[in-house]
Amino acid sequence: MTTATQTLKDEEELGLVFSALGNPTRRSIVSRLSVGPATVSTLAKPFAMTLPAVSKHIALLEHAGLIHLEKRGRSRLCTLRAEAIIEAEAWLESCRVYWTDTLDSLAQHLEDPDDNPQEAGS
Amino acid sequence: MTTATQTLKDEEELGLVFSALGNPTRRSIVSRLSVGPATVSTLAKPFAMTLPAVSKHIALLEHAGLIHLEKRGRSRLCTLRAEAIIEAEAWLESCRVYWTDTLDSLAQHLEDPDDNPQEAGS
DNA sequence: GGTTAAGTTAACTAAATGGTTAACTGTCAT
DNA sequence: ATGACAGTTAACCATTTAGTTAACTTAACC
Repeated sequence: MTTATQTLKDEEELGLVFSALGNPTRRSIVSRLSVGPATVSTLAKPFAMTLPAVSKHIALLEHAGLIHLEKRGRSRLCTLRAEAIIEAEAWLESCRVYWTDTLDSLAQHLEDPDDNPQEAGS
Repeated sequence: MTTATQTLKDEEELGLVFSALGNPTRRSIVSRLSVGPATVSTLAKPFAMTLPAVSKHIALLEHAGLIHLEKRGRSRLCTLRAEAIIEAEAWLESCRVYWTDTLDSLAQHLEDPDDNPQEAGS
């Protein structure tokens, strides 16, 4: 029954995941990592910014749970964490569920007269 | 053949969509709208913040293409735009494609010796 | 032990975000 | 026409974000 706590934590992480993906540099890094693991400096190469900047992006991605960092000698190997992506997808999917039978559910969700688009329509 | 331009525009909108969903208030609004359309003030009710604050969140959601605003007398009806959500889902899905056959593709993507996690492993 | 390579941390800056209050624009009702 | 209702705009403020440069740690190399 740790579901409630778990849900709160997930909700918070979900925000971190979405914010992380809001940045083009980070999205690009995630795309790159979806092909396979890479080190920090390899990930940094394509970008016209300093290493500390990329390093911070990577730290943020890790904090969001989107990637995993593993020490490998003097370099760090970054790996994409499928779970985070799947969670984000699941949330988006949960928004889809409803509007598939929107025509039916609309009729049941008309508690608030202000929000009834059909009231003035028909 | 407007694909290239379209892709750039989509990439930009994708960032707006993900950033928008990074905020818990906005995520909550989107969740609510997935059940059915609602007016601005109805959407604002659950939140412990002023109307202008919610109004700005809604404007941002519209700018991101996540919702559509329709004037209805003196109120505005907000409707979720499926396309935006589907685009975001599609991007996440595109990250998944690769790691399903990661074991195979890894062997083919080992251009960079620094990034080869198996090199030191075996 | 000294140097180089990989990366992080610290201190700083400019711009964006998320909120506030106050004033404004329309629309509906009387 | 007046007034209340729905919502936006403007001006402001505190915090966060995304980047910089400079200094530091740690591991590899000779």
